[in-house]
Amino acid sequence: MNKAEILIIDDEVQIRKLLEITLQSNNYIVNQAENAKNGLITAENHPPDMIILDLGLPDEDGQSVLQKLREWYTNPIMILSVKNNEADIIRALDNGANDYLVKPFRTGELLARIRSALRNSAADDGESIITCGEITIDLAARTIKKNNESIKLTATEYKLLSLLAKNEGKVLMHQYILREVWGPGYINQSQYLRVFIAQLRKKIEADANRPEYIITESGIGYRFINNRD
Amino acid sequence: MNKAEILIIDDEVQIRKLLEITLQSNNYIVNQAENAKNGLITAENHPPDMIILDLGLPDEDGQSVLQKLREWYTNPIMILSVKNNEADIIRALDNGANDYLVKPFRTGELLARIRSALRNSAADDGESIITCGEITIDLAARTIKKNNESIKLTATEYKLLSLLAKNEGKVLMHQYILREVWGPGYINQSQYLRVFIAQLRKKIEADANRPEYIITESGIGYRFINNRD
DNA sequence: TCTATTTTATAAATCCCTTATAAATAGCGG
DNA sequence: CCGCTATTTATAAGGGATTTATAAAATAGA
Repeated sequence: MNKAEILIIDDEVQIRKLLEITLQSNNYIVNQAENAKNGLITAENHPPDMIILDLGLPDEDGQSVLQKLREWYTNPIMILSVKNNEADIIRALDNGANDYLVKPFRTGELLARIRSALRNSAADDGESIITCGEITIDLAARTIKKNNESIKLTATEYKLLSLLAKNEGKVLMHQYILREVWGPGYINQSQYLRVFIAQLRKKIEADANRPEYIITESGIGYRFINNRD
Repeated sequence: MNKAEILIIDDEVQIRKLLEITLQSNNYIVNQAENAKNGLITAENHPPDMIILDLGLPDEDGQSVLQKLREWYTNPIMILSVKNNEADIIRALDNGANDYLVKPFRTGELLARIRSALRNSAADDGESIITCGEITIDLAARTIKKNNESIKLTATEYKLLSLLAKNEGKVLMHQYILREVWGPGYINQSQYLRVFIAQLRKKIEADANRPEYIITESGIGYRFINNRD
């Protein structure tokens, strides 16, 4: 993930300042709110990747803010609080907090706990989908669709198509493709490549004689193009 | 999730006993290991839903155990340690720990942090009820129904099916499935997987020869699909 | 003891490579 | 520019190796 955004909801200005400096110098984008009302509004208007919430807000009980956030907000919420009694900690965690840190806190530990929380929630965001005209390649799911109909490709066909699609518009030389798909020992087996290109075209092209996606660059290699947009 | 399994890796027998009683009375299934070696073996042979790891083990550094676990283990790991210095805490969190609690700990807080950690790892998996065509999987109740008729699955069959269903649409590689269901020592036992896939198909597919749910991706793995909507 | 898992054995399916041949393209001399 | 040849590309089809499916027996575990 690139530059995670963190929202700080805390009424103490010096804490906000400290957090802002610490987090910004660690490459996070920081937003701030000084009370519950603004915190909830800011979170809704521009949902951050993580929220750091103080329990002792002036206008509303922090536990209640936490509950309201958790009605819709699924990213990590870390509680920062001066309260160190077990009941509050348990209540906050059971209200959906991911972590609870007692003030005063150690900056390094806070940062490590933030990294841990973000690391955990980052897993799902790894979508990488390539779309070219009617063709959609979902690299995470390892599936190919044409007009929302899934197309079944063999392992080698998939490797080849995803390599071409990842380099959309670029001419890839025979030797390069052979090395990437079959391995460095196969750079002279151009016939493999022709056979598999033909198979791919049969599966994804409307008319294999007039290919719209996989273009032959005679003597050089192949090129995957998107002529729809 | 009902009856989550937690593995405790700690050399102090009184801590293990205390945790065992506390966790069992809170409806968790508890496994124990008294050193790093046995902990790693137990985790591999029977991957738990969560691991509680003491950093001060007699036979190996806890941070090293943590790193080894994180090479394959994706569920929560909570560190329990007498060490309260920031460097150890940061190192553990950056090595992949989800939480770090200093001994002596408050039992209620520990339980709340366990609930929080398990809640999070369950949230990644999405809904607790998965519906695909005629098949309904209730992850909380650990039951499978087909057209409202409940289907009896063994523990391994259930693990395998729920793993596939949680990743509906995604191709899961043999090695990944084997690691998640059987443990990392089994990544080459593809035959186990074939046997259990066949058993599952016999139970949930109308015609095992033309599977509608569990699709074979030859040379790669398997994929669970929902072709009804 | 009984059930679930692992192992073994074998049939079936699938995929990759190979070969053969046709088609397209490039090169070149006139 | 044309026509010829050489090179490159396209595509079908089959053999053989690998991968997968399935039953059934052996083992382990509760």
